[in-house]
Amino acid sequence: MPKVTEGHRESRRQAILDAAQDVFLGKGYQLATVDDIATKSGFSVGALYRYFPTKSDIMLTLLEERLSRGPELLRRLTSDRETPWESLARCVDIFVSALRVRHPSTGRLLLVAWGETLQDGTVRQGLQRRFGGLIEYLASLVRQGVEAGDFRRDADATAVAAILVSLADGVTLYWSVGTPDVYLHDMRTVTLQMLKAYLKPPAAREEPSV
Amino acid sequence: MPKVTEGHRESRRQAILDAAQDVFLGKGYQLATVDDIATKSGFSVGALYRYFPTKSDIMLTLLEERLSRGPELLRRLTSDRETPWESLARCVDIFVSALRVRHPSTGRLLLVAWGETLQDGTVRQGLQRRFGGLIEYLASLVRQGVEAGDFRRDADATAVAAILVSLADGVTLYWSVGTPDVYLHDMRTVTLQMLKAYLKPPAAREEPSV
Amino acid sequence: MPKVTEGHRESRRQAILDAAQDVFLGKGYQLATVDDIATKSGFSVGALYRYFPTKSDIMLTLLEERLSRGPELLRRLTSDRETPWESLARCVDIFVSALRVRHPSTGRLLLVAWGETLQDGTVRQGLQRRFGGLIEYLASLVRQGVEAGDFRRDADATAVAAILVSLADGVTLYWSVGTPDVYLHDMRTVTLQMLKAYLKPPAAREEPSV
Amino acid sequence: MPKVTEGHRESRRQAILDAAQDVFLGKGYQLATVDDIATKSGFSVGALYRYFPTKSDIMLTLLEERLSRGPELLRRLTSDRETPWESLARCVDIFVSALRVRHPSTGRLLLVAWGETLQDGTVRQGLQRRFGGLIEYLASLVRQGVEAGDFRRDADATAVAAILVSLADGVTLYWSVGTPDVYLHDMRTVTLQMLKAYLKPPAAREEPSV
DNA sequence: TATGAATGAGGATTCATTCAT
DNA sequence: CATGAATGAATCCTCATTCAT
Repeated sequence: MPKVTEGHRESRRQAILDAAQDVFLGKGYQLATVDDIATKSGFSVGALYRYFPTKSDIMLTLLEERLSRGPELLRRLTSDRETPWESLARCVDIFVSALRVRHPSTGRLLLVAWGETLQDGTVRQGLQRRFGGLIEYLASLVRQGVEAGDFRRDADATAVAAILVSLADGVTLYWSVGTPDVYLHDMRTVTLQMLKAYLKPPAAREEPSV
Repeated sequence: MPKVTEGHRESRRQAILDAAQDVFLGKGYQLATVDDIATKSGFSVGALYRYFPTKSDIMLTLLEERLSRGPELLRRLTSDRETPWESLARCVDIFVSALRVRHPSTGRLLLVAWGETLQDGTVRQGLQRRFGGLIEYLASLVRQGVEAGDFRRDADATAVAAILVSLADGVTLYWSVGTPDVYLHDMRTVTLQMLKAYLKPPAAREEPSV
Repeated sequence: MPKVTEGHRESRRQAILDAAQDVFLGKGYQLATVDDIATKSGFSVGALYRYFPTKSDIMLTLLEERLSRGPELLRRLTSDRETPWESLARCVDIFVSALRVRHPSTGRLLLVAWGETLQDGTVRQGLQRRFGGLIEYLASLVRQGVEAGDFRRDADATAVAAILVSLADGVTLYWSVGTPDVYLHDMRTVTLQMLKAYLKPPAAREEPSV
Repeated sequence: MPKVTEGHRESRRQAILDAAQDVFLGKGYQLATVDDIATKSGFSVGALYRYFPTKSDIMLTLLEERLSRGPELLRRLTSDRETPWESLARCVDIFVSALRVRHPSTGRLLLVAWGETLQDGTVRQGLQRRFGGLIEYLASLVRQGVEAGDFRRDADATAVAAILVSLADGVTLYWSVGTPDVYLHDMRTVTLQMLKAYLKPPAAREEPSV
């Protein structure tokens, strides 16, 4: 029988992760010190080490728990009874609002993580998993639209999905160095226009690809 | 009256930058040590400091000289006597082939730089300048197309440009953790299709203006 | 709620200062390395930095705590119910015995500090404060003697004080490169004779005023 | 037959010494770099090493040639046909004006040298020689006065000389951290008064020493 | 179990000295 | 002879991790 309930332990673990996220976002992974995280979280350094074996594990956990969930999240937020097109459009909106309003820091965490990507195989795998998951889901939406006869028949589902995900992360980068909100809104509009123009061409006219 | 020719000095400077780029790509900025760069370049640590006052300056120079030039490069490679559409398509191709063939490491350097963005204002400015330059150029191409009656009249030049640049950087990210070449090629194709579908909608293509 | 008592911490701080004093005296400030001090004190380098933020601060603290207190010390050791002349004579004796017996190294520390004077404004201020304090106290003794009609009426209190302090420091210098004890004793005797001859000239001693 | 005349070589050597003195005074010995001296003197680093084998030798030479000469200098400036008292007073004046006007920097050089004293035996010896020489000369003046029946018969020549030299160097210290000129002048006056009061007591009255 | 003091390897930078040109 | 680029040992300081209390 543990002295503290498991729930209590978990909530302290999350408090550490919250503090760590703040600190990593503020100074980057390498420049953030364990002391910073301890101070921010209100724990002692020693205590931190009872929850995570190394500094690196804190970052890894953050990635695993807070970034890799993107795919499920999208899935949960969209797969109601919308048309594929509505779902796609919703994904774009979810992304934009997440960046702007809801979790602006999560987007930046991605960047910080990226710095580590080049060094750490585990981080890299976490990111690849996230990419794969997102793409797979978006591609499935496109395929649904094609099958429903709603999208052009020769639409390249995977490529479209990859473009959307890349665009999303590219925007995150761009945004992190200072894109104004106005751009963000216009980019959303034009992205949807381009997507629609490609997936749902005006008439029967099938353009030969470039 | 310098003992060594200016050209010689410059070539050694470039050798240091080359070594630094390699090392930064391999370990990231923070983890790369000045000793690493010295060893890789074949110079002594002391010699390095005759060319760059601090480690940070090496990175900054790399950014300035090897990333910030993107805008000029595109301009030089495209603005012949092509139509705006051809130029835009060319930009996409230049980017893809640069990523794949010509300077695979330069793309990744961008990522490493980004890690520093969050800490270092100077780096951030360098990146903003690069973003601004690229967007401005691409937007000007779109505007030319609009003026020439070749693109839809209500095309949002800036948003399109921002999307292309973000997409490019997102792809770079994506690619750096392992996008296969096949994806890259398909993404290029679909990107151009989407772009065309948006800029040159079937209807607009028949009657250029009123 | 500190883990260790404040007293314990202070004693370790003093141990570091002791070690530092030894090392500074042995090699001078610039040549003394932080490692030297660590080794001498039995602490690790890292531990040192928990007590003093920089090497320079160790020296500054030494100055502040072990040199700047000269004025108070003199004041405490003399101002009983002696005549001003007795107090002055006592100061000279205190100085001589301090140099010879009690804190021979403190005197030399002064010299090392001086070397830094030329570079470091903070050290300079510490020394000026010490000078000022000593002179002020000695001058007050002289003024008391004048007011009591014990010393010549036109005695220049400040100049006398400055001379005594300068002499003391000059002797410290001299002594640090090897004045034998015998000189020291003779200098004390003659200094007092000169002082008396000046302050209490034969004529003045007969009719205190008018 | 050397390419350059010996005189030319010597003048360049002196130029280096001048530059070195400036630099040492400005930053202290340890903080002064060979590059600083090279730059200041207009020579290349390599050239410097053709005149002095090490940085330390430059300082040593400075001491030997510019500080050790004090004794001869005093001798030359005073030993005319003055009375011993006039000569002593002249020494005091020479010192004061040297400090204030003529070679203010030489005095400070002494201080810088002292920092090294603690490390370097050669420097220490140079300083001891200087002390010895000055004391010997001043003591001889006192003895002449005694023999001439001009000074009190029991005057302690060596102690008086040591006091004067110590005072002089102490004043140099004091002055180097910021004694105003006014003090300097008053100290000179009082020093002479004390000296006279001791050496030439008003009447036959022989005071018993303290 | 929690604390935070201590450890010490590691990193950026400097600078006296050498030596190829 | 002169130059000044190159060398690399040495220095100050940081911080992830451990462990006595």
